[in-house]
Amino acid sequence: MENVKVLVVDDEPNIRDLLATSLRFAGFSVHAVGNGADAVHAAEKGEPDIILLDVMLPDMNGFSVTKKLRSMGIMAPVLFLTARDETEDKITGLTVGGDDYMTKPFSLDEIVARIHAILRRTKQATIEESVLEVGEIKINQDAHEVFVNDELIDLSPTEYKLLRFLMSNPNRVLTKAQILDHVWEYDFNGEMGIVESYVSYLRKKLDPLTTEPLIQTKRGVGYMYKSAKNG
Amino acid sequence: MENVKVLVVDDEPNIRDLLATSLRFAGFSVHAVGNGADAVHAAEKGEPDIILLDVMLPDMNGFSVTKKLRSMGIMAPVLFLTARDETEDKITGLTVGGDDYMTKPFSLDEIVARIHAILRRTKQATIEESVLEVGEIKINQDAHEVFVNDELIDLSPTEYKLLRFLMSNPNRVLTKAQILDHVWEYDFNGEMGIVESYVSYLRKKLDPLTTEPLIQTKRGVGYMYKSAKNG
DNA sequence: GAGATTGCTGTGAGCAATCTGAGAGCGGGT
DNA sequence: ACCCGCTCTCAGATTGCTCACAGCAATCTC
Repeated sequence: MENVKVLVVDDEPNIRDLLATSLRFAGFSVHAVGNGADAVHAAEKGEPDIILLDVMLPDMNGFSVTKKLRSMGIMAPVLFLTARDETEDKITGLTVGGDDYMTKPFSLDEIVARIHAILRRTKQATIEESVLEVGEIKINQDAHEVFVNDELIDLSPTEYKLLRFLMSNPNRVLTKAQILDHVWEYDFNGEMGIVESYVSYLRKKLDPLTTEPLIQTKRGVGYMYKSAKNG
Repeated sequence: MENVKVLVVDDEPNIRDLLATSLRFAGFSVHAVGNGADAVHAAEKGEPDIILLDVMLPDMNGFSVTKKLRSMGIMAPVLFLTARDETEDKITGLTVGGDDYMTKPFSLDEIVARIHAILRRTKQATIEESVLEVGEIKINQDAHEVFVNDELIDLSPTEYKLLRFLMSNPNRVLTKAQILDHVWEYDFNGEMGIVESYVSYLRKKLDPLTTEPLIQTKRGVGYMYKSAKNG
């Protein structure tokens, strides 16, 4: 994460701030703007490594913005943000080259993962690793495959995201609120009990194949993924 | 703790004073205000390193305050204070970035610990250490793990908090009243006998693994955590 | 040493946090 | 339309924590 520059473009201040804060904390250098014209301007000046672009902007749509950028020789990959109900063809038309898209509402962990994936595909230079291996579990993030002691297991999308988040913070207690904020979509508005349920699902799938339980409950605090080495 | 500036924002004078006094005593430089407008003003002038922000304020709520601050370029992490019963619905997004939240009533030691945790996460610059090691005992605060001579032991949340408080004041007698005030939630209204009980629990777990008893009773005064090497 | 004071710790009731199974609702695929 | 897997809720079971209390031990006072 050696000073990767991200340009965030979204007209909703809440979403923009959420993204900016969250990505800054994830180690990116972030510049955030609220409309297409500013985006073009900022991209020209700032030479971002990747652009997060809402397709619905007040002045111009994401497609026009991208076209404009490309015509100016700015080839940074774009991660489009679209509403769930955008038409399928509109979206597929956008995702050419190194580009990708995510539907709103998204989860913060997923955004970060997606950015890493795109950077991995575009600049081989960075030493971004697509395989996350901690303790007895190995995740291949390109293939979305999870191996427990080299045995492939099948996880639902949410189970996968939860495990990935736990594994990217090994030996550190994560509160249920933190897990909810990072793994679930930002508009999720249920109870934290859902985290308990999914931890339960994960344990049922993982524990039979491991030598010791990997997800520990820290009563009154949260959960922790324990990696074997050290302590 | 090299002159870290904390801005405390709470409209209840009791809580505000409690926090201010306690944080000053913990070595922070504190400025305290009672409403959102003053908070914005104070943050602008004072450039705090961290902000303790009650979400329920007379003029504006904590989120508006934060938004306002962020829009002004003030990026200091925020530790939100929320009532226990408004927890479930409104905490979404509070643990994103450097931010975190605590429910009222809280314990003072926990507030201090949380502030240190946040500073640790946000400014890697400062030499905030997540491992607290005094004498034969080592606490890993990220993992909430306690080692006695490198052997992992299991403590309940209250036992953990008590030990952490004792260890952060080594070679210094703490009265039962002080312990009660720092370790238990501020609205606790039981007897000081509870401190005796928990000291007893701790000793039962710690002493079998240490070369000498680490928690000393100063009859008529209080308790002292003794570290071998000076103090 | 006797009585008073202070501290220690086992017991147990009540409670809070967590786990988990069952099932409702939704949506995608056939 | 039907099936199937996934998400999420709910409630009962379970775990184990907190705290009060009471009797005992240690220490102090005279």
